[in-house]
Amino acid sequence: MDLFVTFQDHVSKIIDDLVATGVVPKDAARKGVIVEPPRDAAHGDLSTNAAMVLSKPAQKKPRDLADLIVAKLEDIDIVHSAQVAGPGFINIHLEQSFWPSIIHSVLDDPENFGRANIGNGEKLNIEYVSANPTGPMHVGHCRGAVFGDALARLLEFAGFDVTREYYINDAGAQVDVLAKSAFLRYQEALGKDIGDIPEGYYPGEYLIPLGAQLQEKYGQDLLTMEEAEWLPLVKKESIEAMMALIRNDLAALNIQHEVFFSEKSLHNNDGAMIASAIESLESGGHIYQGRLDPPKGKLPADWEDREQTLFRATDFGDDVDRALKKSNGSFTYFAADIAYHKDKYDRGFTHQIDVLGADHGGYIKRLKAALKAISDGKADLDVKIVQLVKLLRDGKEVKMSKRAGTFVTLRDVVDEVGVDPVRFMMLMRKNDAPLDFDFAKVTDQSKDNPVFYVQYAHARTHSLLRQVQNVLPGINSAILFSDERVKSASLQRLVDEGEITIMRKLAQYPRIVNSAAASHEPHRIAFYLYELANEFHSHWARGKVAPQLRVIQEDDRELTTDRIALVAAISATLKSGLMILGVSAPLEMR
RNA sequence: GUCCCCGUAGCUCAGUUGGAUAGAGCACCAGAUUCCUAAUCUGGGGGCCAGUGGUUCGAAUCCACUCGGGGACGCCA
Repeated sequence: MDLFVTFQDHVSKIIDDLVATGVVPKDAARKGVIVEPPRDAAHGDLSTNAAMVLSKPAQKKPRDLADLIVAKLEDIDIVHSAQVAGPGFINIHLEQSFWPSIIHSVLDDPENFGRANIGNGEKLNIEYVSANPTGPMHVGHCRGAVFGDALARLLEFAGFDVTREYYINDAGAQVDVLAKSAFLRYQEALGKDIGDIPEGYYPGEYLIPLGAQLQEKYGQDLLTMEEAEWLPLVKKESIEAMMALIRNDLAALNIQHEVFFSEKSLHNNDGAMIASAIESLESGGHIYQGRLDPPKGKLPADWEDREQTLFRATDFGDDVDRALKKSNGSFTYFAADIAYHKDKYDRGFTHQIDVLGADHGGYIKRLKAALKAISDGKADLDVKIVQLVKLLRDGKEVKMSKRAGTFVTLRDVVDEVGVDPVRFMMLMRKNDAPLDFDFAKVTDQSKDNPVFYVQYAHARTHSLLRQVQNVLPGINSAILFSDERVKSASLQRLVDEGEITIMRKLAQYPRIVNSAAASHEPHRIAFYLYELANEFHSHWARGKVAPQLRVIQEDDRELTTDRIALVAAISATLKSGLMILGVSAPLEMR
């Protein structure tokens, strides 16, 4: 149940009435009419701009129109009063007795409170991480991984049928380098002195076990083969080994993909899948043979002007048409990507999301253009760019360099600070804003660290749920929601300002989930949780000074029951939000 | 030269898709606990929302241009 949606309906019906009585013209645009929490809580519980939006079509002064709406709003039983304010806002105060119903809607089904249905069960594919399979993940990959995973959880909660997908870039030159590097380690494992790893090869020690593995599997055999013969064998082995590393790293972050899609598979059978994708574009008239202007800026050394196969991306909002074949006749990366997105569409994904690194910003338009063309406008694609993470230690930036050996792996970070802080911190920023990740702050166990602040609030709710046994024997959080005493609590004694503030906050959760999901911005959940935790901690502290505000009142079982129901609702909501972020909700922190 | 992202308190950032007097944390200053976990809370100062114009009842938010920072610009993925 979303209070704001409920009132959106109320207002909408009132406008219908005004249309029926001829006050508002039938064709008046009502798109802009919204019901939202006022910026200042003192103004009321809800506010709507209906009168201001409709004043022009109705040819009435906003405040006069507002008076008509106010009268009708006051007929609604949970409305205590409504006033016109400022230029024509309508502020609505609800009956105080309404708020406890929020607690009931949480406790009736705690795991589903706030669950939205904007997805309507439709299939959605989210592709994220997609790090090259050439080594373990480093911190740079971390943010995209966490962001993508949280977004996937959020969209699931919002009613989409979500598939998490990883695109393995196993077709390019980089995996050849990987295989050659592994081959060196293989020779090393056979006792050969390989000296320094040559320039252009991957020097990482993580390839040493792979060399040993190759030695075990092939013995001396590979040495007798030509490169053309051993390369595919070693490549296959290497990619599998690297993907195993990467899956392990992801598992350390609590991330699991359902589908791992191989780029190489698109190139099988002479690129049959890519060719057929291009064919279908061709039959739509989106392909032609032509020339492109040379790129601006630095001219590539090997630039040649030639006629080539081009996709008419400009028809779909891109800046230039895009090449699909390299001069050597093979397909471009983009051509393969078209085939990949077409494949996703063919698998039924009309909603697609790609999470990409900051350096891929220039790629967005052509991807969107391609999917639009290939799906005939039936599928939508959102490309989320995650900005760089700046790693700080003691306030100083940690420069990363593969050669200097100051290369920080994802595993290093997770081992040092733990999964929860890593995930939460990555989600405390909007995805397209740069992020400072300070080891000292992230491991700090104080209110300065939002992770602990929110988790501690959750732990505190459970502390209360444990303590209350003295007053209400037999209660525990696991069966709380079926406890008759809690279920039948009248909740009419939750009248303290602090308590009502918290109930108001709880009432906003569905709305936050909705907007976060609709805008693909999981960080909104993180901010909401911080605010809810803050309200709870504040209220708690008031009990220090005013013991009558404490939740547990030894001599008043009824009041304690009401308050424990509120605490349970807070607890469930915190847990729900943390679950969306993939962060644990501890029962105790000592 | 073109395109994308960004510019909000001293610092790090939110800003409910166009709403009322622009918020939070850090830092700074002043306080609170004989404790339902102080891993907490209360109060205070601090702003040309980069700039200029436009759209309208109303702009940090939308549009145009300018300045400043970052990124991308066939055959790297």
